[in-house]
Amino acid sequence: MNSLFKALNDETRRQIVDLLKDKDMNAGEISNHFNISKPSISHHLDILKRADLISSEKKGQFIQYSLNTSILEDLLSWILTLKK
Amino acid sequence: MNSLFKALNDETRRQIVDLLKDKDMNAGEISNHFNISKPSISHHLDILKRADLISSEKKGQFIQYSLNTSILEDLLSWILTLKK
DNA sequence: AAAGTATTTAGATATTTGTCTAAATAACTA
DNA sequence: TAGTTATTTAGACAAATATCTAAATACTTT
Repeated sequence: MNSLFKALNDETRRQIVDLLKDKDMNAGEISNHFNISKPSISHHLDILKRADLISSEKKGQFIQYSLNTSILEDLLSWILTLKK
Repeated sequence: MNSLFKALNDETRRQIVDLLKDKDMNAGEISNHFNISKPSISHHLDILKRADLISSEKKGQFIQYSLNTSILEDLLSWILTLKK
C-alpha cells in the first residue's frame, strides 16, 4: 500500500497512468508527452512498476508499458471502508 | 488532488485517518496512538486538514478532529476511470 | 562490424519531507 | 492571578525525492 501511494504521489506519474489508461505505449512515446528528460521518465516508470501499477514487455527495440488495474482494488476497498 | 495524494502518502497519516473513521478524537488522543512527538502529530494533522481530509473544532481546551469523507469522492472517481 | 535508435543506469544536486526540541499560545483550575 | 494542561509554531536537521547530464546496454539496420 505504501509503494502504491508513493507511486501516485506525483503529478507526472499520475499523468503517465492516465496516458496508459487509453492505450499501451513505449517509453519513448510516454516521454514525448512531457518536458522532462528520458532518464527521469524512466525513473518514474520504474517507480510505477515497483508499485505494480504498470507492467513492461520488451517488443524488439522498444519497451511497451501497460496499465495494471488489479492493484487498484486494494486502494478502492481502503477508501470504501473510510466512507462507510 | 495533489494535496490529497500528498496527505495520504504517509503511513502515520493514513493511520490517523483510520482512527478517525471510528470516532472523532482530539489531538492528544490521536497523539497517544503513536510513538511520535506531539508537534509532529500536529504537523500531520495540519497536512490532513489542508487536504480537506479532516476538520477540526475547538471544544474548550481541546481540539476535536473528525474525518471528512466527501473529498474522497474525487479520488474514488479518478480510480474508477482508470479501472473502466 | 559499424552506426544509429531506444532505454536504462550511475552519479550529482537542489528541494521536499518527517522528525525533533524549545518556546509560544490558549484555556482551565485552584 | 499563578500554575497546569492542550496544542501549535518556529527553527533545525537528516533522509527521501525529482531532476539533470553522461555513460552504458541492447537491439536494428546497412
